[in-house]
Amino acid sequence: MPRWESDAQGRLERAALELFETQGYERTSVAQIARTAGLTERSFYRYFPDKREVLFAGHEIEAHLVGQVEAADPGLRPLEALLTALRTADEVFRSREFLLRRVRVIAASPALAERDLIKLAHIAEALVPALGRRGVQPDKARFIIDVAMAVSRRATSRWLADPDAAFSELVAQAAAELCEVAAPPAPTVR
Amino acid sequence: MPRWESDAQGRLERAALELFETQGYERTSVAQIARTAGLTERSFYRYFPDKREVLFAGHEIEAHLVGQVEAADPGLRPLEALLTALRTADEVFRSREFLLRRVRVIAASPALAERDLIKLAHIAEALVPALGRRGVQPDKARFIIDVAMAVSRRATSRWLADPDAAFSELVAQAAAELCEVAAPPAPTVR
DNA sequence: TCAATGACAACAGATGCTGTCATCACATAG
DNA sequence: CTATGTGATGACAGCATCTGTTGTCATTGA
Repeated sequence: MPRWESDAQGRLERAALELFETQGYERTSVAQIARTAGLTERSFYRYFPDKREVLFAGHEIEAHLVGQVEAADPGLRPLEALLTALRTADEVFRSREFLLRRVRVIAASPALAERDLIKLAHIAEALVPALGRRGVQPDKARFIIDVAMAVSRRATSRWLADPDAAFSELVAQAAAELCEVAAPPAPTVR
Repeated sequence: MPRWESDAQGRLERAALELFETQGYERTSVAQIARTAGLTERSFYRYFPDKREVLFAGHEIEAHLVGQVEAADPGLRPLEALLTALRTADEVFRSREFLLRRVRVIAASPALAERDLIKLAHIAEALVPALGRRGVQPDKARFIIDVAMAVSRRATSRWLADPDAAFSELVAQAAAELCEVAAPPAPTVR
C-alpha cells in the first residue's frame, strides 16, 4: 500500500482548473488548490514553479513543432516548413473539451493570459535555432516565425469557434489570407 | 515652499531604472526604490499598480498608432495603414540612450520581458477597433495587426542595432521582406 | 537489518501588494 | 484671520506568493 495517492501533479492540475472555473484565478489560493488535491502548499511548489504554471505544464506543442520543422523537406522555404509543421499540431492537442475549459479560464484572468503570451514567445524562440539549421539567420528567422505565429493564431481562433473544422484546413486557409494581405495591391486598371 | 519634492513619479522611475541596472530587477525591492526616491513603499503603489509597471508607464505609442490609423487615407489597405502609422512611430520614442538602457534591463529580467509582451498585446488589441472603423472584421483585423507587429519587431530590432538608420526606412525594408516571405514561390520553370 | 532515497509536511521568513486611517501643507471661502 | 476642504503622503496591519530548511516515514536494495 503506497503511503500517498499517486499522480500528485495531475491532482493539482485538475483541482486548480476546477477551482479557477468556479471561483476565478485570483480568488483561489495555492493553499486551497493544494488542500483540494490532498497536499500542502509547499508540495505545490515542488511540482510547479509558480501558481500560474499549474495550467501550463508540458512542452508537447513546442517539441512537436521543433521536431517537425527539423524533419521537414529541406527544399521547403522557411515559412512553408513552419506552416507544414503547424498543420499537424492538433495531434498533440488534448480533447477539445479540456482545451475549451482551459481557454475560458485563461481568458478570464489577466495573469493567466499573460502566461499564455509568454508560452507562445518561448515557442517562437525555440523555433529560431530550428530554422537556423535550415540556413536562416536568427533575426530573419524570428521574423518569419512571427508571421507564422500570426497565421497560427488566426487558425486556432477559428478552430476554437468552429467545432468540426479540420485544423489543417484552417491553417491553409489562414496562409491564403496571408498572401492576400501581404501581396502588393494589383494595379487597378481603369 | 512645497512640502514635497516635485515629480515623485519621475523620481521613482529613475531610481528604479538605476537600481535595476546595478542590482537586477529581482534583487531590488519596492521599498528600496521608494527609499531611493525619498518616498515610502506605500506611495510607490499610488503611482504604479505593481513593481514592473515602473518601467512601462505611458501609452504614447499606442495612442500614436491608433490615431494615425484612424487618420489614414481610407483608400489604403489595412496593412498599409498600419505600416504607414508605424513609420512615424519613432517620433514618440524617447532618446535612444534611454531606450537602450531600458531595453537592456528588460531583456535581463524575465518578469520585465513578460510585461513587454503584454504591452505589445495591448497595443494590438487597441488597434482592432481602429481597423474596425475601416470596415475590417475583428478577427481578421487581429490577424493583420499580428502581421504588422511582426514587421514592427523586425524593424525595431534593426533600429536598436543600427544607430543611424531611419526608422521609416527600416519599416519599409521589413515590409518588403514580408512580401518576399509570404509570396507563393515563383513557379520554377525547367 | 539498516542505510539511502524519495515524497511529503512543518515552520519560518522575505517580498509583493492592499486597505485603512492619520497627518500636514496648501487653497479657498467666509 | 479662521475654518474647512483637498490632496499627497506616512504609518501600520494584514494576506498571499514564493523560498529555504529540516524532520518524518515508507520504500528500496544490499
